Amino acid sequence: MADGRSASSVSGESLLFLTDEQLRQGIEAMFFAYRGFTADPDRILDDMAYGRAHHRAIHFINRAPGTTVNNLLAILGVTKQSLNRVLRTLISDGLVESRVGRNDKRERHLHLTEAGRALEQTLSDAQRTRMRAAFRTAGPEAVAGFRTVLEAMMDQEMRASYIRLKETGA
Amino acid sequence: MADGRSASSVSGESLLFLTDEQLRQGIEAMFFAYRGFTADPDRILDDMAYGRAHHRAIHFINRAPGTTVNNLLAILGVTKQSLNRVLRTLISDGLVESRVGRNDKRERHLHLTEAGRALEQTLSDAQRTRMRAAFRTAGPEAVAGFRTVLEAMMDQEMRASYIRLKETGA
DNA sequence: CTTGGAGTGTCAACAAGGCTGACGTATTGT
DNA sequence: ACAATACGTCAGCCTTGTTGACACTCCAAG
Repeated sequence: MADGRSASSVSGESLLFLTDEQLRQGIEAMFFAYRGFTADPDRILDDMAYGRAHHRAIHFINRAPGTTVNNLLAILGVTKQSLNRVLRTLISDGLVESRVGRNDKRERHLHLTEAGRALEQTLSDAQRTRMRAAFRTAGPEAVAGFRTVLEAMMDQEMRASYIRLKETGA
Repeated sequence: MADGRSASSVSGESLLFLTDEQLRQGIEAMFFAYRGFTADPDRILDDMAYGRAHHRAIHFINRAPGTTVNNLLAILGVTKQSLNRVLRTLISDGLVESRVGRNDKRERHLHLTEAGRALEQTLSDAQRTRMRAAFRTAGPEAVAGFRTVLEAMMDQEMRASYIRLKETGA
């Protein structure tokens, strides 16, 4: 906390963006924006028997097909019991397929079915539409800043997961 | 869906930051970052009998002292029953004070007590520490972009609340 | 071959914190 | 006088998180 002190007085650049008031505005921005961020898929899910937890599972299974339950657990940061409840309904509803591992048959590899991919598409379309509008309004430089700050805000392991996914997808 | 493609060919400025892959990374960044965002206060609250809902109430009561229940309801976006449950414990634990309105005696104006302010300080210190570290790492331009994107991502009414608070605090 | 441990699934019980609906009580404004 | 507003509360439901306990399958080491 006291380490940035020396650097701050060095140059002429003001560190006014680090005042408590600025930080509080950042906090409130996160709070309000996250509500918007989840609002659209939530609306869709309410019409079904699903919730946000189902969305998250579907998203990351789609993103990393064949992932194991344990891996998904780590990414989502919940207990296996909690995930299992969600997974069970998704599997029995035919949206997710659980395949026994070839090398290690204890593992279950998760894949979306055709129906699962369809739902994923619907949900992420809704979410991307909002994100796209926000990105377009803000412009490329703002988006770069947005990503930089968010990345710096993550926990260590979360950042690792995030980067792993990022590199996989690119 | 396919519109991010077609728009990309329009002008000389590349719209590569609007590809589905970029949007998806933005979505995942929000997901992981929000976890970090709430992690520190959550840890503190776990040791008490409180949860994230209490934190939110305390935050906004501190931010807008004397606010009415209805107003708080609108900001938090929950039902009065849900808020009341939280408020009841905070009041009976002596962290929040509910004063009958002078002009309109139906209204209750909410204030933090000394103990309430102390807890608020503890919680927001934890949250601001992380936010400050992230801001400092990212730099002022990134922070500006961060805020711009988040603001564009909010719902209409949320943005109104956000801006109202912003102007009040400044 | 036996056995320990890892990965997984499942049951039970519980809590936080959302929600709806209904009702009661002041208080205020028409 | 009456309707509307602001608030509190009871009751009940849902999702999604938690712990704890236990069983099963399979792999690998002894």
